[in-house]
Amino acid sequence: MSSIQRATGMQDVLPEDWRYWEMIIEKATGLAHTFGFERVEVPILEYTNLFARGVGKSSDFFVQKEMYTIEEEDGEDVTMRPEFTASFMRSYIQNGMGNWVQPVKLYTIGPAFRRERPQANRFRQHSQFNAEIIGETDPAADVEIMMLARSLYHSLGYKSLAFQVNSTGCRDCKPVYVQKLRDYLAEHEDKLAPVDKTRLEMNPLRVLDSKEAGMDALLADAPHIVDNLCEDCAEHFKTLLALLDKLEQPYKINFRLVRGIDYYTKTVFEVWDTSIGAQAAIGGGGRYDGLSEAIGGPSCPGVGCGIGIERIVAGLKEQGIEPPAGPPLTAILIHFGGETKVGAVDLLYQLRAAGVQSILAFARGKRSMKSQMREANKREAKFALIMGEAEMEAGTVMVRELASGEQTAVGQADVAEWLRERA
RNA sequence: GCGGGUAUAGUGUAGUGGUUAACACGUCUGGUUGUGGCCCAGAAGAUCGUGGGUUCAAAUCCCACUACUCGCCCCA
Repeated sequence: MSSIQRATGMQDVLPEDWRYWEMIIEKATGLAHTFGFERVEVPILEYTNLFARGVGKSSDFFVQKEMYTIEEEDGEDVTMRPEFTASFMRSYIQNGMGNWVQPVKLYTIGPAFRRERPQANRFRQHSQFNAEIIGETDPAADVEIMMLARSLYHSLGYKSLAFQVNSTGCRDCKPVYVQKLRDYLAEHEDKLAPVDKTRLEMNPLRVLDSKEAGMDALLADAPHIVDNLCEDCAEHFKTLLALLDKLEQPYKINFRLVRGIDYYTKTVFEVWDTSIGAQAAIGGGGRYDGLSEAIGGPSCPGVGCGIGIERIVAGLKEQGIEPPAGPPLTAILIHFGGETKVGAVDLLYQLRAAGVQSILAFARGKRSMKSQMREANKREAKFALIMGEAEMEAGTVMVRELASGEQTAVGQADVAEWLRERA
């Protein structure tokens, strides 16, 4: 425990993997821009109250103590965000975004924290791309979010994608439906697994996504929420599907797709990777028209999605999708003998000042030229700049192109320009 | 919180009771005077996860703990 080791559920992203992150972030920010979303940063720490009200005290975050909460001595109580949406809404309200041109379309990329038991591609700190449209009820906004999510996966190289969609109703029709579902399940309580009996008590909607044996058959005959929506919600859902049809987006209505929290309303969706051997949700989102009021703000609709970066990285690796290779290191300076160090370091900073990517092969006292050349090779530098005593005297540098082995002497004052032309 | 698996140098592994724990890759250095990749030579690097126990003797058998990992739950 006291050993040098990362904390449970944490990850180091090393350069080899960062290439994937960089690619994902570039695609995500590019698409967000294309879609007209603007980047924001919201804090990692928020008052615990925000999540208590925004995510709900009955949620697993609270019930299972999955949040990282810091109780400070002065009585302040802050929590590391377990998700983003509540922060977005808080920011929207606090910064008076209700007075901006509506709707407000924002996105961010950053870490969130949940104190769970780590599993494959599930960490206590995970990063996600999060996009939200706040202040708009139009189902076309729901579609924008869905299309943004799908486009991201698509642009990264996911071939087979499909949506699963559902509506969870609103504060008017959801409770009515929940009661119907509860009644139905109560009738068949003898067929429910112990976990589902608990869910039936706590949150009947959760029974819908139960993976217990025999639930398929039992739930097939259960009341479905899409048949129990109020007029407004039904119209919203109908329009959403019509838009998806027009855009030729494959989707499947999944009546078991739910959000157990009251503030979530209407649209719920997940993006599925439908390629062989990968039947799984890779991202999702939904509408939360009740959230603002839940955290003490004015009535304000919103819809958003969250997309886990780590899972995309894992997915890309599984599919054998590689980030494009970065450009090779431009130059490595090799120096040996006499007073060459001073000249080499001087040249190094001249090159850098000129914007030429360059590193120094450290000589460590009496390290041989051969050893430094080996380093140049291992670092896959394009050019080795060789500075021995002869070059120092002549005011030149021997520039060797590693791939071809060709080399020429270049005046020290001209090296930067020479390299810029060829790098 | 509940189950299963694993734990030997930086990485991947070998080693199922008996001398200085092996191999590969990687790292570092050198291979005659200033030139990389291949090759050759050498070096560094492991209290065999931690702590107990059994035994004349433990990396090896037993127990506990811890960590990691895979599932459950929930999610990204």
